[in-house]
Amino acid sequence: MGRPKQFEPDVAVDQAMQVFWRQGYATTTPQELARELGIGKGSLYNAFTSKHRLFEMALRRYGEMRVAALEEILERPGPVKPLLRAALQRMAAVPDDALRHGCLAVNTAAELAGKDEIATEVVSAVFSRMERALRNAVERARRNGEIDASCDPDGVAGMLLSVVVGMNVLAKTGGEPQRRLRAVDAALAAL
Amino acid sequence: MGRPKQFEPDVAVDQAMQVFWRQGYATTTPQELARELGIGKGSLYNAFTSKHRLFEMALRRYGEMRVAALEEILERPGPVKPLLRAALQRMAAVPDDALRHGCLAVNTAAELAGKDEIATEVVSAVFSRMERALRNAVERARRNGEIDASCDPDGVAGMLLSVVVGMNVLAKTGGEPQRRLRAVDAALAAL
DNA sequence: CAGATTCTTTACCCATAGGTCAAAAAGAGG
DNA sequence: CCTCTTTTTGACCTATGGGTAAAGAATCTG
Repeated sequence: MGRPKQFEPDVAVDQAMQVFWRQGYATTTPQELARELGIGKGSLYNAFTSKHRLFEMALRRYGEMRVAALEEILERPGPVKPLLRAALQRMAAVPDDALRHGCLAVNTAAELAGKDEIATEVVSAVFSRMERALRNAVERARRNGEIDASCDPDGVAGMLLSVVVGMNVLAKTGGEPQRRLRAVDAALAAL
Repeated sequence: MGRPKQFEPDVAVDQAMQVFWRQGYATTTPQELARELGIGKGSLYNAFTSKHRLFEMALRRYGEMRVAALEEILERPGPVKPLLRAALQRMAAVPDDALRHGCLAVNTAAELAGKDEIATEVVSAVFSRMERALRNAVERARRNGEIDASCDPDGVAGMLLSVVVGMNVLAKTGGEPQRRLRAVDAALAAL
C-alpha cells in the first residue's frame, strides 16, 4: 500500500550504472543522477538511501552481467581454444566510437580499490569469478589435450585476466581495436 | 631578484605526485596538497597556477621515471628473455603492504582518459613508449634467435603491456604477489 | 470517505572545492 | 637604507557536494 513508485527501480539502477560507467563514482553528482533517472533528488534518496548504496547496486549488477556473459561463452561445448579466443576478443573489442569508457569494474578498481571497502570487495569478487571461469576453461582444454599438459592453469588464467583488464584500460586512451586483437592472439599463443 | 621561494619546486612536484598517486586526481583537494607540500595554498597557486597544471607536471615526471626505468632494464646487454622477465616482475611486484595504489599512469588512464585531454595525451604517450621499448626487446630477441621468428613483435609487445597494466589494476584489489609472478611466467611462455 | 502509508516535491542546510586578492615580508640592486 | 620585485600569508568568495525535512499527492484498507 501507499503511493506507488513512479519509476522502475530496476531500470533506475541500470541507468545509474550507465552514468557511473561514463563518469566514475566521485565525479558523478546526485543532481546528475536525478536528472538522468528522470526523478527528483528526494525520490532518489528515498529509494536508494545514498549515492554510495546506489553505486553499490549498480556495480553488483554490472558484475553479474559481465561474469555471466563470460561464463556463458566459456561453457559452450566443443573445443576450448576458439571459445577463449571469442571471449577475449569480445572483451577487447571496445566499439571504439562511442562507449570507450572501458569496463566499470576496472574503472572502479582503479578509482576506489583500497579506499572503499565495499567497492573493493565487489570488484575483487568479480575478478575472482572471471579468473575461475578462465581457469576452468584452461583445465578443460588441458584434459582435452588441446593444450600442453605442462601449462599452469592458474598462471595462465591470471595472465589472461590481466590481459583483458589491461586492454580495457588501454582502450580508453585510444589505440586501434585491431592492435588489441593482435595482442589477444599473442596471449593465446601462450597455450 | 625578488623574494626567493621557500621550497624547492622540484621537490614539491614529487610530493604532489605521491599525493595524486595515492588519492587520484578528483579526490585530491588543494588544501591537502598545500598541507603535504608544507606550503600555503596561495603559494601553491602562485607557483603552479592550478591544481590541474600541478597534476600535469607530476604526471609527466612520473611517466619519464617509469619509461626510463623500463628502458634501462631492457637495454642491458645479453640475452633478452631474462631482461623481459626482470622488467615484468619488477612492474608486477607491488610491495603488497604499503604502496598498493598501483601505477599513477594506469590510475589516471582509468580516471581521466577520454575526459581530460591533457591527461589522456600524457598517459597515452607513456604507454606508447613502454610498448615501443617492449617491441624493441622482442625484436632483438628474435634477431638473437632466442625466440621463434614467427612471432609478431607488435602483438606480443601489446600483450605484454596489457599484462603489466592489468596486473597493476588487479594488485589494487588484493591478491598475493606470487600469483602475479606466475601470470608473468605464463605471459612469457608466449615467446 | 477516513486513515494509514508510502512516494514526491521543494526548500533548505552545512561543509568543502577550487580559487582570488590585498597586504605584508624578504631578498637584490643601487 | 630605499626601492623594486617576487613570495607568502590569510581572509575572503561563489558554486556545488551530498543530504535532510516538511508538506502535499497518490494509493490501499476498511
